[in-house]
Formats: sequence, structure tokens, C-alpha cells
Amino acid sequence: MAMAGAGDWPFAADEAYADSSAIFAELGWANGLAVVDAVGELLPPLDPPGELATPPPPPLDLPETPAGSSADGAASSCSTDDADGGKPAAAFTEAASKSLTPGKKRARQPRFAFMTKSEIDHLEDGYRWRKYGQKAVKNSPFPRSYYRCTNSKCTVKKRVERSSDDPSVVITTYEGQHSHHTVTFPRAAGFSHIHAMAALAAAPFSAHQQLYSNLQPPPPTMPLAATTPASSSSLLQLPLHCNHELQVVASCGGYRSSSSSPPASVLPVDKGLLDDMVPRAMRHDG
DNA sequence: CGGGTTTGACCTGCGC
DNA sequence: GCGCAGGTCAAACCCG
Repeated sequence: MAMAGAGDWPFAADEAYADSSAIFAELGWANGLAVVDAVGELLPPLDPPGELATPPPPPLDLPETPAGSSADGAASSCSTDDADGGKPAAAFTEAASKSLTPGKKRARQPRFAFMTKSEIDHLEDGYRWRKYGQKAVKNSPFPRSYYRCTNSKCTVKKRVERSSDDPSVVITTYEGQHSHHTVTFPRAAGFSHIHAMAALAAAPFSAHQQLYSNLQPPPPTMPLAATTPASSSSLLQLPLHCNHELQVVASCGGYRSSSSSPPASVLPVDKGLLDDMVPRAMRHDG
């Protein structure tokens, strides 16, 4: 299918998007991605740990993002077109270009998806979102919710749905890059990683890639106390889909926001990124 | 009253 | 050409 140049990634991004749960199940759960419960315990066995450490290097020759996201000058990096010239991607790809004035195709934004074991669907991530739609998803008893960043200048969107395979897993997909800083800063450690993911979602690909290469098993303990009913927001593992090229699997091991320092394997990743997205105060890294 | 959510309608592309 | 499915719009509604 399209993904010719996507390295060894076993699936096409568009496919993944069309039925993320299935893909996650097939690719994620079964293919080496870590899932950690609320205490940082590795749930399902992974493939050789090396998998995470040496993911297929996404070929990154990302053409600049055309218009579309004027606000995110941050140069989103995904290719915006089915360069493959092959079939026009499924739901996910084309969907992004829908609802547009005829003749115009919306520039697709980088996408960043991750799974979180949580009881609540909409996890706090430091940004404010406004729900603009909800749709039933085929082959899934759970609806998919659509959110948009409330910042008028920000075009970031977010999709939230539960995995049909594992209802306790929430699949969150960010699209685009925030053109502003967070408006709220979650205080609970449990949100740290979510926030970090949100930040990652807004990061240039290089950051993703770096994170990717820094992946390591999550820390032994992961106090994910949440300030909301989300009693068990746990860690994620994430196949990452950015259109049909950018794919990153990131395991952002939640780390203690107090006392102990975050795992070196996680933080260094985004010194710069987090520096930009997350206030030092909440990073406890210095 | 302003901001956010809900929900049905509508649009668009794809597969048959 | 038709039906299906995903994504978005927008009016109505809710809540602080």
C-alpha cells in the first residue's frame, strides 16, 4: 500500500487510523509495545526489548507543510500528500481533507497517537479542548470524540476513543502542533506523561525520533495518582502515525514528579522540547 | 451571558 | 450510482 518508504513499519498509517484499535492490537500489543499499568508494571510481554530501542527509522524527508496550519509556524513535518501516488489513503488520510471547500485539500498535520489505560476518556494534558463532535466507530462499541484546541489560533485537534479490544485503554490521537503553550499545568504526577505526550505531539519530528531512539522500559514504579477520577491513568505505549510517513513509538514512562528524578532515558529526550512546552517547575529536573 | 457539550445533518471519498 | 463510514458543522442545550 502506500507506505513504501516507511521503513519496516508493518502497516499503513491510514489503515491504522481507520481502525486504530485493531492496528494497535496487531501492531502494538502484539508487536513489542509496552503497556504499563498504573504502577508501572509491564502488562503484556513485549517482543525483544530491543524492539523499542531500535525502531524502524522513519524515513524523514518531510516536505514542509503547506498552509493549512498558518498558526503553527513550527513547521509540522509530515508530508501532506499521498506522495505514493498510489491509492489515496483511507479514512484517516482523506478524512483530513474533508469538509473543505471543493477543490482544496487541507494540509494534513502531523499525527501523534498513544494509548493510555484510563477510566476516563478525555485525559488532562495541559491544554484546553472543546469537543466538536462525536461519532460511532465501526466495529467498536465506543464512540470517538473529536476535540479542538480552544485557542483560536491553534489548529490542533484531538481524537479520543476507547479500544474495542480493551475498553480500559483510551486511544488518543493528536493532530497538528500547538502554536502556544499550555494553559493549565496538571499537578499530579499521573498527568506528567500525558502532558509530556501532548508536548511531544507538538514537537518537531526530530524530537519524536529522538525519543524513539531513547525508548526504554518504564521505571519500576510509577505513581500515577491523578487529581481526577482517572484513578488509573497508566502508561502508554504508542504507535505513532503521522500521515503515512511519520511513525514513532514512544514510551513515555511516567515518572515521579516529586522527589525522584525522571528516568534519564525519558527526560533528556526533550530537554529542549519540554523546555519549551513544560514549565520547569513541573519538570523537577533542576 | 459566555463557554463548552450534545447531537443530528451534511459533506466527501471509497468500495462494491 | 449507491451505500457506507469518517469527519465537521452548527443549532440547541447545559452549566457556572
